[in-house]
Amino acid sequence: MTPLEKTDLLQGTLDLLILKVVALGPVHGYGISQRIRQISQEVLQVQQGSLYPALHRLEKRGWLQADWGESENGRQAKFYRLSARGRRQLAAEEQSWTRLSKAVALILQTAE
Amino acid sequence: MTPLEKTDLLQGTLDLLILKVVALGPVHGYGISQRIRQISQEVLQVQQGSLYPALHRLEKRGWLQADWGESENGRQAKFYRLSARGRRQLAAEEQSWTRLSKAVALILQTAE
DNA sequence: TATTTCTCCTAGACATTCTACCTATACGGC
DNA sequence: GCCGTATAGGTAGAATGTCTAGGAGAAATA
Repeated sequence: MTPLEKTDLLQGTLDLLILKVVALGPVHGYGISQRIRQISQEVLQVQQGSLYPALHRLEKRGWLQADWGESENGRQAKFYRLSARGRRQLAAEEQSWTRLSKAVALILQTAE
Repeated sequence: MTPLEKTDLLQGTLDLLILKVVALGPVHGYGISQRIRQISQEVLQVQQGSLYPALHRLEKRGWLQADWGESENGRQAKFYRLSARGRRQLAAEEQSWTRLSKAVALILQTAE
């Protein structure tokens, strides 16, 4: 599918997307990007150069915890899961997203 | 109202918001920020340090045209209006926003 | 054996928004 | 007449986040 934007994501939503996907259960980084693509029906594509720095960022902030393990295919992979603080952060970001996206919708709904 | 985010806006949506507000009729910069705040019910706050560079950017890209005139209060103000290209750009950005925000909503709707 | 897929990673460029400033004029209250 | 606030324009530099473009190794597939 051809991109409509300069970027494949809305800036600022990547943390939210990652936290939400990880909340569904432990996943490794590569799996996170796949799930985001699948669930969004191929609309959202997280580039690896965005994904891994974001994961490290979230881990450093204490929202994710990581352990090395074995993937479904028997390969080494780093599995992420939500910390308690990450769960709170997710809730806050969900609320924030809802609030902001509703506000944008208000502007877009103004009759011409 | 206290901010929920580090930023008052979703990054990448400012151009869209500006184009949409200008599409309602010629406005000066200061008026644009006020309308965005009002229509969004005080949720979206465009800082002046974001607004004016954005206006110059949009003008440079040929999406807005500006003329000096007199504001409602008899002051000098720069009034912006949409060019034909700006109208096309607005349509594209509206579509893009809808597409991306729906995709994010899909992710957020995944049951826990 | 060659290629593709899976999995991790980094560096540097780029764009956008923010904070923090600056300027000037009109208006209201004192 | 003066002072503060609101209205109107602007810039510089920092902070942030995403992207492009690489690199690496191991496993599966052709």
